[in-house]
Amino acid sequence: MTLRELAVASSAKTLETLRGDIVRRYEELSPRLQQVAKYVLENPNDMALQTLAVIAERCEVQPSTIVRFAKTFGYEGASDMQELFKDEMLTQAPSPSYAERIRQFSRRAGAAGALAPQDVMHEFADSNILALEHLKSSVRKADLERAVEMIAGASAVYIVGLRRSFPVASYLAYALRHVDKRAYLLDGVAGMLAEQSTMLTSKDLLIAISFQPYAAETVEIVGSTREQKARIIAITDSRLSPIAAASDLVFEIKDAEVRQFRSLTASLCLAQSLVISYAFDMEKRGRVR
Amino acid sequence: MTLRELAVASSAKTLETLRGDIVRRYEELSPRLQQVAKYVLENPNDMALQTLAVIAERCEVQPSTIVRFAKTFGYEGASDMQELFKDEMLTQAPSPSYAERIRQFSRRAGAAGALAPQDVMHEFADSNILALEHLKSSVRKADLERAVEMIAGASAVYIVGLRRSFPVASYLAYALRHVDKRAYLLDGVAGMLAEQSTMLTSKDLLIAISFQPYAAETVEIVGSTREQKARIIAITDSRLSPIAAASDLVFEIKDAEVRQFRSLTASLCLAQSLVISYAFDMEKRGRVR
DNA sequence: CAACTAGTGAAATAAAAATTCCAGATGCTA
DNA sequence: TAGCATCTGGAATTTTTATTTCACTAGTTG
Repeated sequence: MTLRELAVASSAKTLETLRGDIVRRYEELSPRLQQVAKYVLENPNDMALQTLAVIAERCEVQPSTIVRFAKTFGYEGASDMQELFKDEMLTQAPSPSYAERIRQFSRRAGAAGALAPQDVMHEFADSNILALEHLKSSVRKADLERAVEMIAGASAVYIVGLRRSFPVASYLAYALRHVDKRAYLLDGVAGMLAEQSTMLTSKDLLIAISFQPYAAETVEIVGSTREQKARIIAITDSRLSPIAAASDLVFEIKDAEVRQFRSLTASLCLAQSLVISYAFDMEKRGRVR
Repeated sequence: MTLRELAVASSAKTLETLRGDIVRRYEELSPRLQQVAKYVLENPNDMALQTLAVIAERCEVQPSTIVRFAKTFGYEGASDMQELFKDEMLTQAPSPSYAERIRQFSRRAGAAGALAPQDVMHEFADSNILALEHLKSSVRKADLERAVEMIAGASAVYIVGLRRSFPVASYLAYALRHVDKRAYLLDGVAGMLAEQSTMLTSKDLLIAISFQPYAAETVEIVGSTREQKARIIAITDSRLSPIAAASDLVFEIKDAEVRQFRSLTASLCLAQSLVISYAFDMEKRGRVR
């Protein structure tokens, strides 16, 4: 079947349908056309604003290929297809000024009324950004370095985080394994949490993650780990948290909170940073050795 | 004094300064040129996207007048001035090149040799912030609303996300349960992933989360779910991802990436927003009833 | 392995767009 | 009101941009 034959009778009339068409037919496109497809999906703005020659260059393709692509999807030519992208830009361009956006923001912050999903998302994104800014300024350099040392010095890392903290814990376990650190997630599958935690020895490290309301099991594990003389890093929301007292190192993380719902962004960012820093550290030592 | 003489030696280099120039010199412009000035100030988008002929017609002026206008403000020609408007659009439009920026950001910071943990953390925080900004501008209102509807309409929500995506999946399951939505996490404990997924019926919703390299199991589950006629929401990194094609709704999320390590911030923020929006929606319906 | 087919790059051509030019209109000054 | 300077519309020209064509490559089928 030739590409020409593939051409659909009528071209998509909105960007959304075009996107759908492209995705649906992606597999059957020729390699060059796939290149274009990818670029089109990821850089709609360029399609609207640039000339064919420029787009072609960025796709690493000939201009004629772009024309072929357009025809494949039922357009007269590339210009015809570009119209669509221009329209899209015009209709959704943030032409209304910043002032308007600010007003929307304050309105949403104030009234507790019904919020559109988009408003909710913006609110979340904004407060997560705040939380990250706070993280940057509140975590101490020395603490980070010490944490990396502790990870490097441990023969294995055990991680516990239940309920709300579970995503952070699972991320940590996953990431540590990826940088070749032995990491075990105490996940309590089959109610074996206590049993899982008895495996810790004095050469191991426990990373415990817990936020209000602190899960009793996590607190318990921190306690018993203490007795086994293993080292403990706590990621929690207060120095007064029940897991803080028994820990060797405490990261106090203030995560974003929007109407009761706390976020995990800052905690995850910290987790990520620890893992990567550890990886760098290993790399450095490896080279030195 | 002729218009030619009025021309300033050097053209404005940003839209903002050009705007200033236009306003300042408005009075001394000839009537036709004032017409153009007015239009330019009020329809910057057209300046970026339309041809001279179109703009001229909308100003009720000859194309040559637009050229004169551009020259009056020190540009080579109208095309030269249009560049400025296009640039403006690219930088402040919800540009998918944010994805590119996020990647570049990390590359830049990565160039310097061994980084201290704190530097790593700052780098992560900053690129997560970028990713969140991108999220805000790239996710479409209508998609969010549709997602909420789909969640509300489902008799149960199944969630699959393995490996790197697992934290997001587990968070979603946790959060949905907290707002009293029946949610099941397909976690593959005891190798029962396929068995777990056979439980889906046509009244259910599957939320699948997968990023490159796409976990084969997730792709498989999406496929079999499709056959069972359940609805599917995909959270993934490209419209061309193997789970996108079979999905009813696709969220394309560009998360931060620092040296191979991708973050989950944006995905989590989206997950959060969906859950809370759903909760609000329920609340609203409840009140109406 | 010859004959065909689809896909591709590059050059040729066509189309469209931008720019320049000029003749006439307008309004001002002497 | 004659003379001058500026402005303006529209046609002519130039430049840029899009499209078509064609020859070559690679892969497939009989």
